[in-house]
Amino acid sequence: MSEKQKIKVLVVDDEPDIVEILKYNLQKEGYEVATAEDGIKAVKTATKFQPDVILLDIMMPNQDGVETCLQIRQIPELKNTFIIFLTARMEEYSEVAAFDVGADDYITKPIKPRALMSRISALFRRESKKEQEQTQIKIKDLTIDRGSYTIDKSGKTITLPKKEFELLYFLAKNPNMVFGRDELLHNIWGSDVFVLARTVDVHIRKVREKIGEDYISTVKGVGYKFDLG
Amino acid sequence: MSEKQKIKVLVVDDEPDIVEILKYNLQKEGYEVATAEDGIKAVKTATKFQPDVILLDIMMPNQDGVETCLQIRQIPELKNTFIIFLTARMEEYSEVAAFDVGADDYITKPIKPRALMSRISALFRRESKKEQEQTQIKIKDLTIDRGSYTIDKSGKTITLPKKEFELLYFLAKNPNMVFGRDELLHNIWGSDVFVLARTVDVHIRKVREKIGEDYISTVKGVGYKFDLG
DNA sequence: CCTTGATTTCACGATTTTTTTATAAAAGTA
DNA sequence: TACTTTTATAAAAAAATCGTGAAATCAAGG
Repeated sequence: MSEKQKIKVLVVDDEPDIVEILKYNLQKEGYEVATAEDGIKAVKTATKFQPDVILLDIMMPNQDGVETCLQIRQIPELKNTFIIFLTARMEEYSEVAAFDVGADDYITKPIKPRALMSRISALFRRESKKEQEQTQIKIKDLTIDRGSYTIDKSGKTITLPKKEFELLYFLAKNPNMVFGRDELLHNIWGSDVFVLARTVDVHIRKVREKIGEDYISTVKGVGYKFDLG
Repeated sequence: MSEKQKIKVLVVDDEPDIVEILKYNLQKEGYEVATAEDGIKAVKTATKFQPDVILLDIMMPNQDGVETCLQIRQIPELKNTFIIFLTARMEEYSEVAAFDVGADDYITKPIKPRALMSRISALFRRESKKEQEQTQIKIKDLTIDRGSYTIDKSGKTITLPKKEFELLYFLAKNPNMVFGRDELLHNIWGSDVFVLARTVDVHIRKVREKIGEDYISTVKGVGYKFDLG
């Protein structure tokens, strides 16, 4: 799952009301949502949709959550998918059973949307700053620091807005490599955003204005690259 | 604790769900597990069970974790037992308080089993426990003192309410590092509190009002950071 | 129960960032 | 050179984000 890509959530519940509430809240938070109304459909949808998280009701017609969970865990592509059980209190399956079949977490109904949202986003939060990917790139006379969102150019500190910073960071991370505009959009803006490719030009220009002309070069007809040498 | 023998863990929490999750995961990792649902029972069980590690919820009916910890520390046979506090949010009892009563570590809920397991096994790897918690941060012209919840700014003493203090303390502890609102909420408010991300803004403003504008800077679209010179 | 202060929510406007649009300049091609 | 294509630049439009004041809620202490 790339940084910019929406996190995909599959909601599985036979209660249309609950599905709708969850779907609405998840979409509002920027998640991409798919739904299924029973276990059998859930497996089918999960295979196609490749969700990052599955919210799985335990009590369902046709095929219950536990059995569904087991089946999903068989699918190699969904090995790293988080499965969260939704369960009413005192339902017949104990929590232990839930974990036995490979659930990662479970939440008891009634569901409080705010709580659920924060629980899900916690799943994808960086564990700690320390074990984070390297945050500093030193290239030429620039030090590009993702931790503080600043550029240090031989002593001077330059601050860039988010998009400009990420553009420079991305190019600097892959020096001497040419990226087309679409490629840059996809990697920095994300795959589901619709902006014109010309937008990249404007950002490039702003970055050049701020750090100087000697770093990013244009390859006509192809794209841009961070220039070494 | 001997090499061959299973490491014994006592889990103390009033939430049966949490007890079950922990128990399940610990047993899977090969630990021997006992449980207790409140502080009083915990002391009793600990005496009999002689655990090597105690996972101790702070908030409990009857007798809270801090008091329980104190009592356990009185028992000579349990002098070498590791005690790990489980706490929902940082604020409940400051870390300092926890370490003061003899805790060896603490983790915030929600508990991520994998992280907990590695933390436990780490306890037995390193003998040197209790890495001392610093209680004072000196940064720029500020002295931020956790013990008294005050800031000293070149002679003047400023007192901040808890949340504002924690916020400043956290940022100052990680200077120059940008934290998103969610990240700050998670680290300062805790993971089981659901407040809007914009709440952070208001607290930031209050801190700025009180200590001045030259410390915390905004990175638009990203978050806040404590700014070094 | 009342008061006070802390915390959280809300709404609006100001500001900045991001995107679009239009035009000029540059580069490539025949 | 004339023509086409592509990029740079400037300026306008749109969108997002943040700061602020104020109200609402919550908590602690008297």
